[in-house]
Amino acid sequence: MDEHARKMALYGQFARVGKALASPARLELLDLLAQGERSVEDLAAAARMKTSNTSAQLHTLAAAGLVASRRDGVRIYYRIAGHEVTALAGRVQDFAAARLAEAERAARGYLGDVAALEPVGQDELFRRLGEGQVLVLDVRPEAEYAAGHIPGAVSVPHDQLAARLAELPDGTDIVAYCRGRYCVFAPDAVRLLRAHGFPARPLDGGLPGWRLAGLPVTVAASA
Amino acid sequence: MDEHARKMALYGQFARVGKALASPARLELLDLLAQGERSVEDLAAAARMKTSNTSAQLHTLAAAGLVASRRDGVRIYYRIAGHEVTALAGRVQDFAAARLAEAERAARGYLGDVAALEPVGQDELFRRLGEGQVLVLDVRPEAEYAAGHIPGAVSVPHDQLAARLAELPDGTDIVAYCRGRYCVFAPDAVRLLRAHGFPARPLDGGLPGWRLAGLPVTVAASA
DNA sequence: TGGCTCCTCCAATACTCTTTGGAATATCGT
DNA sequence: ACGATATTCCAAAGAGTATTGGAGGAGCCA
Repeated sequence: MDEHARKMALYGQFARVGKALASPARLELLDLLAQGERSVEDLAAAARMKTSNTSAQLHTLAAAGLVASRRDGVRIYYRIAGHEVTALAGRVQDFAAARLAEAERAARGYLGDVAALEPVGQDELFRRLGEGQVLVLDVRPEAEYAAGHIPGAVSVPHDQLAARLAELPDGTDIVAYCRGRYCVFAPDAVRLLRAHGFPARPLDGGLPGWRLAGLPVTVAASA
Repeated sequence: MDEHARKMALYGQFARVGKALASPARLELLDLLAQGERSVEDLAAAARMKTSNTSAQLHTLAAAGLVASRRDGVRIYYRIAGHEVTALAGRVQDFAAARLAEAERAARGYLGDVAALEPVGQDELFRRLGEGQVLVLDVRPEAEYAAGHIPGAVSVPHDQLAARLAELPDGTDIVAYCRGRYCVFAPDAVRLLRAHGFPARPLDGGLPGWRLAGLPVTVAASA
């Protein structure tokens, strides 16, 4: 094996990671896994994919070292292999949104104009949390809240928010967060809240961003 | 277009960037472009690829927003679209090398044991540069030196080093750098220098790493 | 204009990847 | 051991990608 062949072998290895990030389905799975570990079937349902396909994609991700799995009885739980993975996938997404006009348009088409909702930065929210003047709403599905959430946050899954507006205190500032910068739940929730007169803003970066900033996360005591 | 379709469209856009990073050939081109802008033919020769294929791969990279080009007379020069691109590609490579045993093995097979050569950090070199106690050797091809190099560095292309050992001062500490963390030139140069009794170490991260650290770069006055 | 060089485009081939449905496997509870 | 459930494995069809050689286009220089 000559030097050139060795170099190609090395770049071939690098490309394994790139390839893992090269499919919409896998990027979505990574975003879901960034919320916490989940079983194959659960992921398949959340991503609207067939179980067999989900399994195959998860194997691809695992082969590239992006996710790991453990077996618990009859089911297999996959998880992100480390925070760098969330960071890496996030960078790919941010890069696309920032540099590709078409991606920016797709983001706007899906999320609406998020900047207009004045997202709250992680540090700002952390500061205000200490002062206790803000209600933090976790609008992700309940299972994701249970897998880890911002200390003091209240779980109101996005599909229940409209029915539970009466529970919310008047006049308190509300910050809603969800799965990340490209998740609709929080922006939609904020728009709904504002339409009903609540002073609400989304958290920038969702729970994964909060985690990556090194801020504390509460995990529900295991049942 | 319903919400799910919009979401898929967004992830599809994200995947464009992943796809661009999914080929060994393209990752190598990005590493070459991280040294400075280059023409298609030049890149093709450096990567040992056919011009037509190089052109196609560059178009793929351009479509993903990773590189840009300009025409100068009969030739077209491609360049990295921004520092984030170098950072992104570097992260993919570092991730692979750190997390995939096979990639680590490929890196070791191509570069040898670089850690054993005790790479110098960027900050450390910058400090010692100010003190003037170190000879910095740029062992990349001359054209890359001309496109930008560490202030005060001397150009001694790797393939000329053996013949030019006599030019080097005795006793002075030498730091050699090249294209980056996965380039052979500097490690090979350091081994050669040490074999001839020179106290040499490689710079970690090569010129791209130096640039990303925000340290100064000298560009040769254009001819 | 004609000839030269560099690059892009095109068409064809050979791969590789994605996705699906169904069969096979593993584990659990009875 | 058996049935139920979750996951993986497999084969096949279809889509997409890589690579090549050669034709075509664009700019330069005489």
